[in-house]
Amino acid sequence: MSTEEACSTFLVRHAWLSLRGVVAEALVEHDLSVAQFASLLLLRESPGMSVADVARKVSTARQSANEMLGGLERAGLVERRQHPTDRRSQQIFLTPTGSARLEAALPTVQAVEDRLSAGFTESDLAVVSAWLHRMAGASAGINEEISTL
Amino acid sequence: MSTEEACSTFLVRHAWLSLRGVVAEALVEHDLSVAQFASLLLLRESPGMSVADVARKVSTARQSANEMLGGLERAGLVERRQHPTDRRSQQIFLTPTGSARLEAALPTVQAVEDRLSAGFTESDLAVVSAWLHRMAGASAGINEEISTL
DNA sequence: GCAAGAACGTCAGGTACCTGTCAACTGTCG
DNA sequence: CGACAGTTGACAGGTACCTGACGTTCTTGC
Repeated sequence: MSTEEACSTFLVRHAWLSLRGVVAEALVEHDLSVAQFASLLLLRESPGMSVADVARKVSTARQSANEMLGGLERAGLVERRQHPTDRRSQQIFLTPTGSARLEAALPTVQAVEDRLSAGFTESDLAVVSAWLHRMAGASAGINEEISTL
Repeated sequence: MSTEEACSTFLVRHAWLSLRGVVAEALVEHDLSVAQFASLLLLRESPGMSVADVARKVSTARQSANEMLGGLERAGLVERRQHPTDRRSQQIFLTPTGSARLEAALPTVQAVEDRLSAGFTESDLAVVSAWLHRMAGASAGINEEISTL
């Protein structure tokens, strides 16, 4: 409609802000921030990641990830162990408490997302996912484009 | 694929971060930040908006908008005038310089977006837009849901 | 006409995030 | 083996953004 919405970039931004708000609201009762929830989700799938691994996965700075993991550690949801061979890095694991917290929060978040996507068909959602993946890979594509110049 | 990407929220976040980076890179040659570009775009469509109007439109705090507009004003791209009747608010207008800057930057940004969306059909993009609009309206839908509780 | 409420721009303070940097450590290549 | 580039976690410093509050001005209901 409007000129600003013609730029899909800002539409994506509004969608992100809105989703973030909704998810954050759904997570307050579980005492988790959105970033923390994402990290727990990540650690469930790939236990033993390093701080740097987490930072790369969630697209944030190493330091930000470190601080956020510090919060999770202080809350007893996560624990850091020394890497068995690599003495500079540390492995991060979910504690039973953290795992339970995640399992409790996950359905809440997914319920919110499912409710929001209600009315869209499977193929619609597949198209959306493909487009979002394309956009998410855009910054990686920059390097490729630079090399072609 | 991965568990984290199963949550569309984080996929949207990555898309936004990536798009933001690409657009920011396209805007450096025009000496504009992404937020400034969005504001110029907004002001071209609706001249005479107040600071609070801009803040609402770009989903940011009044103060943030004020600071950013201050930058645009210092750069001579925008000018503030006293509102003719409402003495507490001020109207913001594009200067000729600002208008020219926007016209120069706009094709660059749209070229980037078009290139990224290449390969998607019109109907695909319509679905994506509809989904994003739905998500963007999610936070507005919260109130509605609260009222149903 | 006037009191109550809301909205405007602005100031102060805090939070979250990033960049830049460092020492320690790993892997690689001559 | 030993120099060297790359990586990891941590430290300081800076930036951008937000919340909360204020004085002023508009608007609404009585």
